[in-house]
Amino acid sequence: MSKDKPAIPKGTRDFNPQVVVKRNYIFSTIRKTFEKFGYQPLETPAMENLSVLTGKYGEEGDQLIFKILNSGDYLAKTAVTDFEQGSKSMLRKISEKALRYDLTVPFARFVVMNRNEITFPFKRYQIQPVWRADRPQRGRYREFYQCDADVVGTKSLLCEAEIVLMIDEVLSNLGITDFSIKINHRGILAGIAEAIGQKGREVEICVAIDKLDKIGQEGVNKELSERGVSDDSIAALQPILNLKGDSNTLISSLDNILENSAEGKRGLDEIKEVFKYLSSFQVKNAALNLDIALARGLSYYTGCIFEVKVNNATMGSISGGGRYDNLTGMFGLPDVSGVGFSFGVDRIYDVMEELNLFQASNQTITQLLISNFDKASEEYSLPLLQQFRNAGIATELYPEAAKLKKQMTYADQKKIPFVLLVGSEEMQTGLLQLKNMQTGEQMAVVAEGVIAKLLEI
RNA sequence: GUGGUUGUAGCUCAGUUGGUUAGAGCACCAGAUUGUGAUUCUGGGGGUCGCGGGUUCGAGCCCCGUCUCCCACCCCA
Repeated sequence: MSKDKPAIPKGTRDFNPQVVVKRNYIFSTIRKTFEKFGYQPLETPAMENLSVLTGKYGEEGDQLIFKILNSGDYLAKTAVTDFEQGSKSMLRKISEKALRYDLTVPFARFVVMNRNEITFPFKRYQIQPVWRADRPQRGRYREFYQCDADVVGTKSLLCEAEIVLMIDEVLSNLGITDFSIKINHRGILAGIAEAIGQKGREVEICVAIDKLDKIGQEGVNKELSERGVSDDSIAALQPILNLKGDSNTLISSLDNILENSAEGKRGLDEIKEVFKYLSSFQVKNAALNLDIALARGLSYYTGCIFEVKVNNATMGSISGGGRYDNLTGMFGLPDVSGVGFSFGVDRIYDVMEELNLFQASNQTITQLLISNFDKASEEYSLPLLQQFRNAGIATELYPEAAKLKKQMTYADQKKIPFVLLVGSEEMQTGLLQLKNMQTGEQMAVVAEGVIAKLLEI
């Protein structure tokens, strides 16, 4: 990379105005739904103490945390022995802070720190960037936004049902109609492990069967075998992985398979209750499917888990979440159950771009451009400019007397839907030429007529 | 973190076994049209070929390194 050519770090992006406008449309759609369901906004610092983050995402996760080098002489506290003992020992001496890896752990930290001020159940949403030192790919960035909504301090499964409703509402409002919400339960996974004689080893089994749709049943079996699962257990798993049908069919099949597992029965009962809650609501587009191959990576989930996939787009999951019973326990506050989920805005953006779902009307900032012919028309237009703005119409006056062609091009590129032509003739009669940039039609109206016309859109 | 791939104009890409001054489309600017964008026609500007080193009489092309992008794995939004 040449010294005089600037660049941005790997996996980060600039967002130009056209992109920000579209992203803000997504953000505001999500925010509107979160607030409609009673969630309150929260923001936490970009950086956390490293000790808050380490150990929360597993060993793999720890490596993906961006650490911040201590300020000043960061080698001051180190000794040669630290260097000899390797990165791990050295890290503690040279880094005390890190960029947040997700929004859930900082939220848990916030809840613990503010437990006396918070009224439970506490429902919060949080829309902020997070950072991961992952290797970038399509839909994977090192800096990206998460939009989390979590509720802590209640075990009610109404919260799970409402998560489904919120996902349904947000994606439907964005114009995404063909998507599936996969739901599963850690208890069901534990029960399956128990049913095939591998009680307590559900983590290994989950990691393998989570890949079912990717590597197929053969691949899963191979991986299980490599992880030391016995042939008998693998054989016992086959009919379970082969279960087909809608959620109700699956549930009744699982009723038999899990009848001897307390954990499994708990999971199944909870899933049933979520479905029961949902039967009282109208779901617009979401296809909610029980998927016993859904495991999800984050180890802190203990109850229901969710994942959302857009069916006609080439993108991984755009949303996910689940229930965690003991997240605050890591910070010394046990027995606070929580459930939450997150939208991946960057991925939703890519999906909407792929499916061509952004409407021009959502990209309009300025609604009206007043042309500028000469000094006289500029002066004549100044009171109009204020009048239109006072009426709530986003208006700008072209700041100099450029060629009309240039001003029209300007309006075209900024997707400004109306241009007002104020020349000598218009100034004499007071009848202004209002041009609709989409249709090309032009009409002569007085200033009040312009306002009326623009407000009726 | 492991393996692979890509990089030529603002964007998408051509560029022959290594051989004069590196091309196209789109975009941009100007004019045809000094009061009309998105369509048409004409003209114009813009690249030390990602960066650094090497081989060669000669490198966009070959070799090494490096950065970036993308893909698979790991994992994940």
